[in-house]
Amino acid sequence: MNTENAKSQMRKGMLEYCILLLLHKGPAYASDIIQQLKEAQLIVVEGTLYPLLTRMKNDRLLKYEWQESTQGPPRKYYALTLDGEEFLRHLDSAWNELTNTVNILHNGSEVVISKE
Amino acid sequence: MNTENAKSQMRKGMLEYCILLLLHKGPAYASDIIQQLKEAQLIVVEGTLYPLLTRMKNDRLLKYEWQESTQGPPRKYYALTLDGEEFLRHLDSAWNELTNTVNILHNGSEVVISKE
DNA sequence: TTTAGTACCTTGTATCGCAAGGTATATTTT
DNA sequence: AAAATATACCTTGCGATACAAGGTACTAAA
Repeated sequence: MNTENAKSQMRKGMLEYCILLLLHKGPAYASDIIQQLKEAQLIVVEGTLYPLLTRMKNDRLLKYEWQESTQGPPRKYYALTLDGEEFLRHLDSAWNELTNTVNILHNGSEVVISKE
Repeated sequence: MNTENAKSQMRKGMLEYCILLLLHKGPAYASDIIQQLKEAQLIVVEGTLYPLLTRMKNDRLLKYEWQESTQGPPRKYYALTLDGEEFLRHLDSAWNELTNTVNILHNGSEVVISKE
């Protein structure tokens, strides 16, 4: 049994949430997104990201604008739509439910999350 | 865009983790598992669970014993193997990484999780 | 004998992550 | 100017999984 596959499966659906979280802070283009996710310790490759962005755009969660670059081809800057913002709130709930589920299964005791 | 599908996708891979967490506390059979997951606010149906249990058994993460029931057909009680316990620890790490990623994307800071 | 309840299992579909490709534009090097 | 490099976008095919919608087998009650 393969740990990498398990981690990959865990990512399913999470990636959509993470991208919404990220774009909630401001527009970004694909390489931006990959870089920022990497900094948040989530490795994503192009073959995963591009179809996902296209799907989210078709579902009206995202919109984009072309922007010129000083070095290289133009970039597609993605941003959340109003639908995207609303959907993000739904996924926030879903995520909270999921963490709560894991905490209950883990030990049934409360877990305190504190920022540093 | 469909919230239910998104939640379903979020569950992918998580279910395996949740079942390992649950069986870590003691053996259970399928209906048991569904019931306990429901109490932890995770809805799972038979068509999802049975193939998953079979797969985890084939991967040597789980073993089972038949046990007579006083009312109805015999039950398959599943329990973790040593491999399953080890794999659970890997998934604990993966889960912690994932929660950390979401927290970073949420507010830009790492978090400390402390049990009470 | 029939019905209801419990438990186990299978098939087909939709979706997603990913590896491994490919295309197009701009800049630098030769 | 031509070739090479870098950057950015995109597609195809595959493997894995959740789920709906079926089905089978055993037991007990009506």
